[in-house]
Amino acid sequence: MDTRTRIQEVALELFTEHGYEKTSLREVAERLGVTKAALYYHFKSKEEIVNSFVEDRILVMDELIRWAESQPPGVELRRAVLTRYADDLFGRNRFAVMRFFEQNQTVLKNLSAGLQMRDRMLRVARLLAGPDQSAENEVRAALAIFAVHSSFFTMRPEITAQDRHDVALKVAFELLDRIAEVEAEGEKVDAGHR
Amino acid sequence: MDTRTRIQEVALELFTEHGYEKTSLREVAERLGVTKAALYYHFKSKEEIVNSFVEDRILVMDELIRWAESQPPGVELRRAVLTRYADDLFGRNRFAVMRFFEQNQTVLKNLSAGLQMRDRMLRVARLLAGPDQSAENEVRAALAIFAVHSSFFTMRPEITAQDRHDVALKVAFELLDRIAEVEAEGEKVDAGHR
DNA sequence: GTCTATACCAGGATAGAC
DNA sequence: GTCTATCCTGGTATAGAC
Repeated sequence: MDTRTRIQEVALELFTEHGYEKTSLREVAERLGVTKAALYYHFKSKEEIVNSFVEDRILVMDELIRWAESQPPGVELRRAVLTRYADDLFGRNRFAVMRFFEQNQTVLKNLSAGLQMRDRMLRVARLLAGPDQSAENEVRAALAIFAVHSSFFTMRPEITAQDRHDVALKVAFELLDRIAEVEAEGEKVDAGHR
Repeated sequence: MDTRTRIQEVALELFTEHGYEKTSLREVAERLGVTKAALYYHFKSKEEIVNSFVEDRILVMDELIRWAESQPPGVELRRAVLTRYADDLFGRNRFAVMRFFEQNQTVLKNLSAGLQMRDRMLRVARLLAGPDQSAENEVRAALAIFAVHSSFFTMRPEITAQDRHDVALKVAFELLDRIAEVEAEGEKVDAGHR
Protein backbone atom coordinates (compact mmCIF):
# COMPACT_ATOMS: atom_id res chain seq x y z
CA MET A 1 0.00 0.00 0.00
CA ASP A 2 1.32 3.48 -0.77
CA THR A 3 2.56 5.75 1.97
CA ARG A 4 -0.15 8.33 1.49
CA THR A 5 -2.89 5.80 2.20
CA ARG A 6 -1.00 4.39 5.16
CA ILE A 7 -0.66 7.85 6.63
CA GLN A 8 -4.41 8.36 6.31
CA GLU A 9 -5.16 5.07 8.03
CA VAL A 10 -2.79 5.56 10.93
CA ALA A 11 -3.81 9.19 11.38
CA LEU A 12 -7.51 8.38 11.36
CA GLU A 13 -6.98 5.71 13.98
CA LEU A 14 -4.85 7.86 16.28
CA PHE A 15 -6.93 11.01 15.80
CA THR A 16 -10.01 9.02 16.79
CA GLU A 17 -8.43 7.15 19.68
CA HIS A 18 -6.46 9.94 21.37
CA GLY A 19 -8.02 13.01 19.76
CA TYR A 20 -6.76 15.22 16.95
CA GLU A 21 -4.94 17.72 19.12
CA LYS A 22 -3.37 15.20 21.42
CA THR A 23 -1.98 13.19 18.53
CA SER A 24 1.39 14.50 17.38
CA LEU A 25 2.64 14.07 13.86
CA ARG A 26 5.72 12.50 15.38
CA GLU A 27 3.56 9.65 16.70
CA VAL A 28 2.01 9.13 13.29
CA ALA A 29 5.42 9.21 11.62
CA GLU A 30 7.02 6.84 14.12
CA ARG A 31 4.25 4.30 13.69
CA LEU A 32 5.02 4.30 9.97
CA GLY A 33 8.79 4.25 10.42
CA VAL A 34 9.34 7.63 8.80
CA THR A 35 10.07 11.14 10.07
CA LYS A 36 7.69 14.03 10.61
CA ALA A 37 9.00 15.79 7.56
CA ALA A 38 8.05 12.85 5.36
CA LEU A 39 4.40 13.47 6.21
CA TYR A 40 4.81 16.99 4.94
CA TYR A 41 5.71 15.66 1.55
CA HIS A 42 2.32 13.96 1.24
CA PHE A 43 0.17 16.53 3.04
CA LYS A 44 0.47 20.29 3.34
CA SER A 45 -0.49 20.26 7.02
CA LYS A 46 -2.03 18.23 9.82
CA GLU A 47 -5.43 19.60 8.86
CA GLU A 48 -4.98 18.44 5.25
CA ILE A 49 -4.76 14.86 6.46
CA VAL A 50 -8.18 15.25 8.01
CA ASN A 51 -9.61 16.83 4.87
CA SER A 52 -8.34 13.93 2.80
CA PHE A 53 -10.39 11.30 4.58
CA VAL A 54 -13.45 13.43 5.22
CA GLU A 55 -13.95 14.55 1.59
CA ASP A 56 -15.66 11.30 0.73
CA ARG A 57 -18.27 11.66 3.53
CA ILE A 58 -19.08 15.18 2.33
CA LEU A 59 -19.80 13.93 -1.17
CA VAL A 60 -22.13 11.26 0.25
CA MET A 61 -23.99 13.95 2.20
CA ASP A 62 -24.29 16.17 -0.87
CA GLU A 63 -25.75 13.31 -2.84
CA LEU A 64 -28.28 12.60 -0.07
CA ILE A 65 -29.33 16.24 0.11
CA ARG A 66 -29.69 16.55 -3.64
CA TRP A 67 -31.86 13.44 -3.72
CA ALA A 68 -34.01 14.57 -0.79
CA GLU A 69 -34.67 17.94 -2.35
CA SER A 70 -35.91 16.28 -5.55
CA GLN A 71 -38.53 14.18 -3.73
CA PRO A 72 -42.10 15.15 -2.80
CA PRO A 73 -42.16 16.17 0.88
CA GLY A 74 -44.09 14.30 3.55
CA VAL A 75 -43.79 11.91 6.46
CA GLU A 76 -42.47 9.14 4.26
CA LEU A 77 -39.68 11.28 2.86
CA ARG A 78 -38.54 12.29 6.34
CA ARG A 79 -38.26 8.68 7.39
CA ALA A 80 -36.51 7.79 4.16
CA VAL A 81 -34.00 10.64 4.51
CA LEU A 82 -33.04 9.65 8.01
CA THR A 83 -32.81 5.97 7.10
CA ARG A 84 -30.56 6.76 4.20
CA TYR A 85 -28.58 9.16 6.39
CA ALA A 86 -27.90 6.32 8.82
CA ASP A 87 -27.06 3.78 6.12
CA ASP A 88 -24.94 6.01 3.89
CA LEU A 89 -22.91 7.51 6.69
CA PHE A 90 -22.52 4.63 9.08
CA GLY A 91 -23.22 1.54 7.03
CA ARG A 92 -20.79 -1.16 5.93
CA ASN A 93 -17.99 -0.45 8.38
CA ARG A 94 -17.85 3.08 7.10
CA PHE A 95 -18.29 4.51 10.56
CA ALA A 96 -14.57 4.90 11.29
CA VAL A 97 -14.69 8.43 9.92
CA MET A 98 -17.94 9.16 11.75
CA ARG A 99 -16.41 8.03 15.01
CA PHE A 100 -13.61 10.47 14.31
CA PHE A 101 -16.26 13.19 14.02
CA GLU A 102 -17.89 12.24 17.30
CA GLN A 103 -14.55 12.23 19.09
CA ASN A 104 -13.34 15.55 17.71
CA GLN A 105 -16.35 17.83 17.62
CA THR A 106 -14.58 20.80 19.16
CA VAL A 107 -11.55 20.92 16.89
CA LEU A 108 -13.72 20.41 13.87
CA LYS A 109 -15.27 23.80 14.45
CA ASN A 110 -11.92 25.29 13.42
CA LEU A 111 -11.26 22.86 10.57
CA SER A 112 -12.65 23.29 7.10
CA ALA A 113 -13.74 19.64 7.02
CA GLY A 114 -15.73 20.18 10.18
CA LEU A 115 -17.42 23.32 8.91
CA GLN A 116 -18.42 21.64 5.69
CA MET A 117 -19.85 18.63 7.49
CA ARG A 118 -21.69 20.91 9.92
CA ASP A 119 -23.22 22.78 7.01
CA ARG A 120 -24.52 19.53 5.47
CA MET A 121 -25.96 18.36 8.75
CA LEU A 122 -27.77 21.64 9.20
CA ARG A 123 -29.35 21.27 5.80
CA VAL A 124 -30.52 17.75 6.59
CA ALA A 125 -31.91 19.04 9.87
CA ARG A 126 -33.85 21.74 8.03
CA LEU A 127 -35.25 19.16 5.62
CA LEU A 128 -36.46 17.08 8.54
CA ALA A 129 -37.81 20.04 10.50
CA GLY A 130 -40.08 21.02 7.59
CA PRO A 131 -41.16 24.43 6.42
CA ASP A 132 -43.04 25.66 9.50
CA GLN A 133 -39.81 27.00 11.07
CA SER A 134 -41.06 26.38 14.59
CA ALA A 135 -38.41 26.09 17.27
CA GLU A 136 -39.86 22.88 18.65
CA ASN A 137 -39.76 21.12 15.32
CA GLU A 138 -36.16 22.22 14.84
CA VAL A 139 -35.32 20.66 18.17
CA ARG A 140 -37.13 17.45 17.24
CA ALA A 141 -35.24 17.25 13.95
CA ALA A 142 -31.90 17.83 15.65
CA LEU A 143 -32.70 15.14 18.21
CA ALA A 144 -33.70 12.68 15.49
CA ILE A 145 -30.31 13.12 13.83
CA PHE A 146 -28.57 12.97 17.16
CA ALA A 147 -30.37 9.70 17.91
CA VAL A 148 -28.69 8.12 14.89
CA HIS A 149 -25.27 9.41 15.92
CA SER A 150 -25.72 8.57 19.57
CA SER A 151 -26.57 5.00 18.72
CA PHE A 152 -22.83 4.44 18.44
CA PHE A 153 -21.82 5.65 21.86
CA THR A 154 -24.86 6.01 24.10
CA MET A 155 -25.96 2.41 24.28
CA ARG A 156 -24.35 -0.34 26.29
CA PRO A 157 -21.57 -2.20 24.49
CA GLU A 158 -23.30 -5.58 24.43
CA ILE A 159 -25.93 -4.28 22.01
CA THR A 160 -25.30 -5.33 18.42
CA ALA A 161 -24.78 -2.90 15.57
CA GLN A 162 -28.06 -3.97 14.01
CA ASP A 163 -29.98 -3.36 17.24
CA ARG A 164 -28.36 0.06 17.69
CA HIS A 165 -29.42 0.97 14.19
CA ASP A 166 -32.99 -0.24 14.68
CA VAL A 167 -33.48 1.31 18.12
CA ALA A 168 -32.05 4.65 17.01
CA LEU A 169 -34.36 4.82 14.01
CA LYS A 170 -37.37 3.72 16.04
CA VAL A 171 -36.96 6.56 18.52
CA ALA A 172 -36.03 8.98 15.75
CA PHE A 173 -39.16 8.09 13.77
CA GLU A 174 -41.31 8.92 16.79
CA LEU A 175 -39.78 12.38 16.74
CA LEU A 176 -40.21 12.77 12.98
CA ASP A 177 -43.83 11.65 13.16
CA ARG A 178 -44.46 14.14 15.93
CA ILE A 179 -43.09 16.88 13.64
CA ALA A 180 -45.70 15.95 11.05
CA GLU A 181 -48.46 15.93 13.67
CA VAL A 182 -47.53 19.40 14.88
CA GLU A 183 -47.43 20.64 11.29
CA ALA A 184 -50.92 19.29 10.65
CA GLU A 185 -52.25 20.95 13.80
CA GLY A 186 -50.68 24.22 12.74
CA GLU A 187 -52.44 24.11 9.38
CA LYS A 188 -55.79 23.40 11.00
CA VAL A 189 -55.32 26.50 13.17
CA ASP A 190 -54.38 28.54 10.10
CA ALA A 191 -57.47 27.38 8.24
CA GLY A 192 -59.64 28.22 11.25
CA HIS A 193 -58.34 31.77 11.24
CA ARG A 194 -59.36 32.44 7.68
CA MET B 1 -10.97 41.44 42.53
CA ASP B 2 -8.14 39.07 43.34
CA THR B 3 -5.89 37.67 40.66
CA ARG B 4 -7.00 34.09 41.13
CA THR B 5 -10.61 34.95 40.35
CA ARG B 6 -9.61 37.09 37.40
CA ILE B 7 -7.57 34.22 35.97
CA GLN B 8 -10.62 31.96 36.25
CA GLU B 9 -12.83 34.47 34.48
CA VAL B 10 -10.46 35.19 31.61
CA ALA B 11 -9.57 31.52 31.20
CA LEU B 12 -13.21 30.46 31.14
CA GLU B 13 -13.97 33.05 28.50
CA LEU B 14 -11.02 32.19 26.25
CA PHE B 15 -11.33 28.43 26.74
CA THR B 16 -14.97 28.69 25.68
CA GLU B 17 -14.42 31.08 22.80
CA HIS B 18 -11.33 29.58 21.19
CA GLY B 19 -11.25 26.14 22.79
CA TYR B 20 -9.15 24.81 25.65
CA GLU B 21 -6.30 23.47 23.53
CA LYS B 22 -6.10 26.44 21.24
CA THR B 23 -5.91 28.91 24.12
CA SER B 24 -2.36 29.38 25.36
CA LEU B 25 -1.56 30.38 28.89
CA ARG B 26 0.44 33.23 27.43
CA GLU B 27 -2.81 34.68 26.02
CA VAL B 28 -4.49 34.39 29.39
CA ALA B 29 -1.54 35.98 31.15
CA GLU B 30 -1.21 38.83 28.66
CA ARG B 31 -4.88 39.69 28.96
CA LEU B 32 -4.33 40.09 32.71
CA GLY B 33 -1.06 41.98 32.36
CA VAL B 34 1.00 39.33 34.11
CA THR B 35 3.41 36.61 32.96
CA LYS B 36 2.74 32.95 32.37
CA ALA B 37 4.63 32.04 35.50
CA ALA B 38 2.25 34.08 37.62
CA LEU B 39 -0.53 31.71 36.63
CA TYR B 40 1.56 28.87 37.96
CA TYR B 41 1.66 30.48 41.33
CA HIS B 42 -2.15 30.32 41.55
CA PHE B 43 -2.74 27.04 39.74
CA LYS B 44 -0.65 23.88 39.49
CA SER B 45 -1.42 23.46 35.78
CA LYS B 46 -3.69 24.46 32.91
CA GLU B 47 -6.02 21.63 33.81
CA GLU B 48 -6.25 22.86 37.41
CA ILE B 49 -7.77 26.11 36.18
CA VAL B 50 -10.55 24.11 34.56
CA ASN B 51 -11.10 22.04 37.69
CA SER B 52 -11.42 25.19 39.75
CA PHE B 53 -14.44 26.53 37.91
CA VAL B 54 -16.10 23.18 37.24
CA GLU B 55 -16.06 21.98 40.88
CA ASP B 56 -19.11 24.03 41.67
CA ARG B 57 -21.21 22.48 38.87
CA ILE B 58 -20.25 19.00 40.06
CA LEU B 59 -21.54 19.76 43.54
CA VAL B 60 -24.82 21.02 42.08
CA MET B 61 -25.18 17.78 40.11
CA ASP B 62 -24.42 15.66 43.19
CA GLU B 63 -27.07 17.51 45.13
CA LEU B 64 -29.61 16.93 42.34
CA ILE B 65 -28.82 13.23 42.15
CA ARG B 66 -29.04 12.78 45.91
CA TRP B 67 -32.42 14.50 45.95
CA ALA B 68 -33.74 12.51 43.00
CA GLU B 69 -32.77 9.21 44.56
CA SER B 70 -34.69 10.09 47.72
CA GLN B 71 -37.95 10.72 45.86
CA PRO B 72 -40.62 8.19 44.90
CA PRO B 73 -40.16 7.26 41.22
CA GLY B 74 -42.73 8.01 38.53
CA VAL B 75 -43.54 10.26 35.62
CA GLU B 76 -43.71 13.33 37.84
CA LEU B 77 -40.25 12.74 39.26
CA ARG B 78 -38.73 12.40 35.80
CA ARG B 79 -40.18 15.72 34.74
CA ALA B 80 -39.08 17.32 37.99
CA VAL B 81 -35.54 15.98 37.69
CA LEU B 82 -35.10 17.32 34.19
CA THR B 83 -36.64 20.68 35.08
CA ARG B 84 -34.32 21.03 38.02
CA TYR B 85 -31.42 19.85 35.85
CA ALA B 86 -32.12 22.67 33.42
CA ASP B 87 -32.61 25.30 36.12
CA ASP B 88 -29.71 24.33 38.39
CA LEU B 89 -27.18 23.96 35.62
CA PHE B 90 -28.18 26.68 33.22
CA GLY B 91 -30.27 29.09 35.27
CA ARG B 92 -29.41 32.61 36.37
CA ASN B 93 -26.61 33.29 33.90
CA ARG B 94 -24.79 30.26 35.23
CA PHE B 95 -24.49 28.79 31.78
CA ALA B 96 -21.02 30.19 31.07
CA VAL B 97 -19.46 27.03 32.48
CA MET B 98 -21.96 24.83 30.61
CA ARG B 99 -21.08 26.55 27.38
CA PHE B 100 -17.47 25.72 28.13
CA PHE B 101 -18.52 22.08 28.42
CA GLU B 102 -20.36 22.15 25.10
CA GLN B 103 -17.40 23.71 23.35
CA ASN B 104 -14.78 21.37 24.77
CA GLN B 105 -16.33 17.93 24.83
CA THR B 106 -13.33 16.17 23.30
CA VAL B 107 -10.64 17.50 25.62
CA LEU B 108 -12.85 16.94 28.61
CA LYS B 109 -12.60 13.21 28.06
CA ASN B 110 -8.97 13.50 29.14
CA LEU B 111 -9.59 15.96 31.98
CA SER B 112 -10.67 14.90 35.44
CA ALA B 113 -13.36 17.60 35.47
CA GLY B 114 -14.82 16.19 32.29
CA LEU B 115 -14.84 12.63 33.53
CA GLN B 116 -16.57 13.63 36.75
CA MET B 117 -19.22 15.60 34.91
CA ARG B 118 -19.72 12.74 32.46
CA ASP B 119 -20.24 10.36 35.35
CA ARG B 120 -22.94 12.61 36.86
CA MET B 121 -24.72 12.99 33.55
CA LEU B 122 -24.78 9.23 33.08
CA ARG B 123 -26.39 8.81 36.48
CA VAL B 124 -29.07 11.37 35.67
CA ALA B 125 -29.65 9.58 32.37
CA ARG B 126 -30.11 6.29 34.20
CA LEU B 127 -32.58 7.90 36.58
CA LEU B 128 -34.62 9.18 33.64
CA ALA B 129 -34.41 5.93 31.68
CA GLY B 130 -35.96 4.00 34.55
CA PRO B 131 -35.33 0.47 35.74
CA ASP B 132 -36.39 -1.50 32.65
CA GLN B 133 -32.90 -1.16 31.11
CA SER B 134 -34.25 -1.19 27.56
CA ALA B 135 -32.01 0.32 24.91
CA GLU B 136 -34.78 2.47 23.51
CA ASN B 137 -35.56 4.07 26.85
CA GLU B 138 -31.89 4.77 27.37
CA VAL B 139 -31.83 6.56 24.04
CA ARG B 140 -34.94 8.55 24.94
CA ALA B 141 -33.41 9.60 28.26
CA ALA B 142 -30.17 10.66 26.59
CA LEU B 143 -32.11 12.66 24.02
CA ALA B 144 -34.18 14.36 26.71
CA ILE B 145 -31.01 15.56 28.41
CA PHE B 146 -29.50 16.52 25.10
CA ALA B 147 -32.62 18.56 24.32
CA VAL B 148 -31.90 20.75 27.34
CA HIS B 149 -28.26 21.21 26.38
CA SER B 150 -29.01 21.74 22.71
CA SER B 151 -31.45 24.49 23.52
CA PHE B 152 -28.42 26.75 23.86
CA PHE B 153 -26.92 26.16 20.47
CA THR B 154 -29.40 24.43 18.18
CA MET B 155 -32.06 27.08 17.99
CA ARG B 156 -31.93 30.26 15.99
CA PRO B 157 -30.38 33.22 17.80
CA GLU B 158 -33.50 35.37 17.81
CA ILE B 159 -35.24 33.01 20.23
CA THR B 160 -35.21 34.24 23.83
CA ALA B 161 -33.64 32.31 26.68
CA GLN B 162 -37.06 31.72 28.21
CA ASP B 163 -38.42 30.28 24.95
CA ARG B 164 -35.39 28.03 24.54
CA HIS B 165 -35.91 26.71 28.03
CA ASP B 166 -39.63 26.09 27.47
CA VAL B 167 -39.32 24.51 24.04
CA ALA B 168 -36.48 22.23 25.18
CA LEU B 169 -38.46 20.99 28.15
CA LYS B 170 -41.62 20.56 26.10
CA VAL B 171 -39.91 18.24 23.62
CA ALA B 172 -37.97 16.53 26.41
CA PHE B 173 -41.18 15.84 28.35
CA GLU B 174 -42.65 14.11 25.31
CA LEU B 175 -39.67 11.77 25.39
CA LEU B 176 -39.91 11.21 29.13
CA ASP B 177 -43.62 10.51 28.92
CA ARG B 178 -42.98 8.02 26.15
CA ILE B 179 -40.53 6.24 28.47
CA ALA B 180 -43.29 5.83 31.02
CA GLU B 181 -45.69 4.56 28.35
CA VAL B 182 -43.23 1.93 27.18
CA GLU B 183 -42.60 0.89 30.77
CA ALA B 184 -46.35 0.44 31.35
CA GLU B 185 -46.68 -1.63 28.19
CA GLY B 186 -43.77 -3.80 29.28
CA GLU B 187 -45.43 -4.51 32.61
CA LYS B 188 -48.68 -5.48 30.92
CA VAL B 189 -46.80 -7.97 28.76
CA ASP B 190 -45.04 -9.34 31.84
CA ALA B 191 -48.35 -9.78 33.61
CA GLY B 192 -49.86 -11.52 30.61
CA HIS B 193 -47.00 -14.03 30.62
CA ARG B 194 -47.62 -15.11 34.16
C1' DG C 1 2.59 35.81 49.62
C1' DT C 2 2.88 37.47 44.80
C1' DC C 3 5.13 37.76 41.00
C1' DT C 4 9.34 38.03 37.02
C1' DA C 5 13.14 36.01 34.44
C1' DT C 6 14.70 32.32 32.32
C1' DA C 7 15.22 27.76 30.73
C1' DC C 8 13.54 23.08 29.04
C1' DC C 9 11.29 20.05 26.09
C1' DA C 10 7.58 18.80 22.73
C1' DG C 11 4.80 19.98 18.75
C1' DG C 12 3.75 22.00 13.96
C1' DA C 13 5.97 23.76 10.08
C1' DT C 14 9.67 24.93 6.45
C1' DA C 15 14.13 24.89 3.67
C1' DG C 16 17.23 22.43 1.53
C1' DA C 17 20.37 18.16 1.04
C1' DC C 18 20.35 13.51 -0.92
C1' DG D 1 10.22 10.54 -1.96
C1' DT D 2 12.52 10.99 2.27
C1' DC D 3 15.65 13.02 5.60
C1' DT D 4 18.43 16.66 8.61
C1' DA D 5 18.47 20.92 10.53
C1' DT D 6 16.06 24.71 12.15
C1' DC D 7 12.36 27.94 13.74
C1' DC D 8 8.57 29.36 16.60
C1' DT D 9 5.16 28.55 19.98
C1' DG D 10 3.22 26.20 24.01
C1' DG D 11 3.05 23.89 28.72
C1' DT D 12 5.86 23.37 32.64
C1' DA D 13 9.52 24.11 36.32
C1' DT D 14 12.41 26.65 39.23
C1' DA D 15 15.27 30.43 41.16
C1' DG D 16 14.92 34.46 43.05
C1' DA D 17 13.15 39.67 43.39
C1' DC D 18 9.93 42.38 46.18
